[in-house]
Amino acid sequence: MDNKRILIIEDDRRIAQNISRGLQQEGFHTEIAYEGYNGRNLALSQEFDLIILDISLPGLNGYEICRNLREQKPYLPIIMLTALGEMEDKVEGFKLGADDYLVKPFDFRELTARINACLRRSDMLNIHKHEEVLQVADLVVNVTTKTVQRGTKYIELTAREFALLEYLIRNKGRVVSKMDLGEQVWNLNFDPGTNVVEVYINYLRKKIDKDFQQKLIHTRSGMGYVLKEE
Amino acid sequence: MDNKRILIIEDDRRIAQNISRGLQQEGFHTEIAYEGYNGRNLALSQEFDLIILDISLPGLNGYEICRNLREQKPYLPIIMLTALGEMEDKVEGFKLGADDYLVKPFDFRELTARINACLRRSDMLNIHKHEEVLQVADLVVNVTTKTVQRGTKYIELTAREFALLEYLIRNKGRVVSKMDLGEQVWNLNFDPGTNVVEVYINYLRKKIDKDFQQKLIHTRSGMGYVLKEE
DNA sequence: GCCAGTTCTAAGGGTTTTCTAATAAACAAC
DNA sequence: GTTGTTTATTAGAAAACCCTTAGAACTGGC
Repeated sequence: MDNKRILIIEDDRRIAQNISRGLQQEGFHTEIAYEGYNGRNLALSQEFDLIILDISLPGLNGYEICRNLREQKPYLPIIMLTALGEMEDKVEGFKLGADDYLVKPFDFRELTARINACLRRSDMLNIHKHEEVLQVADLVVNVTTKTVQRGTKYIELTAREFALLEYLIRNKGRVVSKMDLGEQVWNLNFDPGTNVVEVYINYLRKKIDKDFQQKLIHTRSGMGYVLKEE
Repeated sequence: MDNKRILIIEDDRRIAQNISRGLQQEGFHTEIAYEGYNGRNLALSQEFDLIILDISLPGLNGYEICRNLREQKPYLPIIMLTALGEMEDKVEGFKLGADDYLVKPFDFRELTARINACLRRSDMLNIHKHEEVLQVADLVVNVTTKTVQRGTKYIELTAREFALLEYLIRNKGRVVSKMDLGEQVWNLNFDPGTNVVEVYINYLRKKIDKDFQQKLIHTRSGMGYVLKEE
């Protein structure tokens, strides 16, 4: 078995480290996030085979992370941890798409059993599970599911808008000329006399930057546009 | 004898763990679900050789799970557990297709005897029980038996409709282009000039989404289609 | 060969997306 | 500040895209 990667999102440092140590002895590679936003970003930006997710967390809570990850990575197995007495969590957890849950405190062997069960199941679905997720600041662009979100807000883009944003985010930090955009996002023999790029940059700004303090699309007069934080 | 896999669906943690421990000593591999939805999902998505099913459960109750599993996995043996005094349960249980039942509290040797009897019977039937079941929200697609259900309603699909739905559900959450669908569900040198994909998406929607509040097939204009909840 | 069920084609009308074109605003250089 | 150039914004025309339907072509069982 190749080395499976597991992300533990749990604010109780002792519990997190116990789990982590135990799983490493079982031959897993583990990472820990002690806080919600960090956990979500790690899960989105790296390739994990499974997430262990506590419900009560500082920052984003477990429910929100679970719903969000389901949207972004439909096949990533998630095991939820709930504190004793939060019985309703089970139903909630499943509604949100968790694959399994465990009530704390739990026996460590039970955890590994569930992990192995989840991984086996996910291996059986031999579809290519590779999801491409691109990120700048709090903007998340999922190329596979064609979804975009800024912070917690989901944003609907048309095909052309998405193509433009995808090109910008793949070249984040770099100034791209309107000619570049015309050739890459529209077609190769692109008419320079049109202002369609400006129009679409405007559409994107309305959807992505308008309601937010921090602007991500910047104009470099005479040069082109950049997507970056700052 | 290779290691048989048994799923225990029982909300009383003490009972569940006693059974589990005992069966493990007998050489079985066991899993526990303490709640109904979880139990059903585990039973559907993994390969078990036998289910031990309590009747009163949080979430889905034992009756509902039993009826559902019978439909999806007709050959999966189910042993029901009933509390003392719930005599009617026996009749109910058998009506719903349980293979055997036990009244709590019971002698552990009696349980193993019944388990072995059930397994022997099911081995004799010698049916290859590899069932592949895919799920999104309340839509259940059994690839092995070619059956589809949405909620409690059974849905008849033609071969082409089923192939299309299977491809969509295997790629749930992912936007698949009409070209993809044409190549994967129709044939590899697919004529892009035809609108047969639209027509079949329309057929599927009529059968799967039309009578339901929550739509599962979504159009992303200029990109393709997605199967997902919400 | 006939029938029932299934698959596909073709055409319409409706919706959404894309682009154009014209005006307003911002910018850069003097 | 003035001027010329570049960019932003808007509305509406044009195009692309998608849905729906009816019926033709095909299929397999009898």
